[in-house]
Amino acid sequence: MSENNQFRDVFDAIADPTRRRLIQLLAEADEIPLHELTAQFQMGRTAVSKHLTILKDAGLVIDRKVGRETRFRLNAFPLREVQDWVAFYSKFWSANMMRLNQLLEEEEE
Amino acid sequence: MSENNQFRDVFDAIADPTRRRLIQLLAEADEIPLHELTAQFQMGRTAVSKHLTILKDAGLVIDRKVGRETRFRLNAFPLREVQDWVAFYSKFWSANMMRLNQLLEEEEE
DNA sequence: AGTTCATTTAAGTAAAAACTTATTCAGGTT
DNA sequence: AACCTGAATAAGTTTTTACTTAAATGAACT
Repeated sequence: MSENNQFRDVFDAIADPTRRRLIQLLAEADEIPLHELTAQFQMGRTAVSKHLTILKDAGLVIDRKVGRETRFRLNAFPLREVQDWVAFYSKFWSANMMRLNQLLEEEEE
Repeated sequence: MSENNQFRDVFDAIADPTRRRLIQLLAEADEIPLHELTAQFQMGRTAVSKHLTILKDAGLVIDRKVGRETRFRLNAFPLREVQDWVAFYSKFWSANMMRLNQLLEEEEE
């Protein structure tokens, strides 16, 4: 279950604000068809569809045909890579670290 | 201290693999001049410099001139925005959530 | 002063990204 | 069958990105 079907870099997929908003919308409801998602944006269906393909290539959404509509669902799991990455750097902005950096900078001058 | 000098979206800044590697290098040592950073890549000085400018515009690096060299230092703080963002979605891939989703999918079919 | 080293700025290129419109395809309705 | 609706595909446009090379600035060394 949940293989690494990532053709596309997750960091790249979430870089675009439109795609982050799509992720947010899909987190709110669990399954949304393209035409409903499109209604939330100013751009056309095709453009939204392409953003969803990018998210799909990053493994962040799963699509499924129901009748004539394509419904999209969030799969947040690949975001764990981002969380792991950013967690490593969190030590650089913790309260103690900030204080230490400040002291070192004062010393320098 | 630490104003929001972000001309550039942090998500955009970390989307590029070269820039993520720059962040990593800067996390290892605390201050590195451009020529030393450039040595770690195959591209030219100018290209690396431009990536650093993008990181600077996102508030992720601070530069400082020392003699004829420009030294760069990491400022990880803006990454907190990424951490906050991703933390919200972490509930969607926690063990319990994965189990629940699986059950719901089975029910559907 | 002249040269070398570190970097920036300017200018240009190639490829990718973010769209658009037009056309095709397929499901559902009448 | 004819028709509408939802979406995918094809093809083209514009903008941005990720570089490059060449020239300019500026500090340090001889």
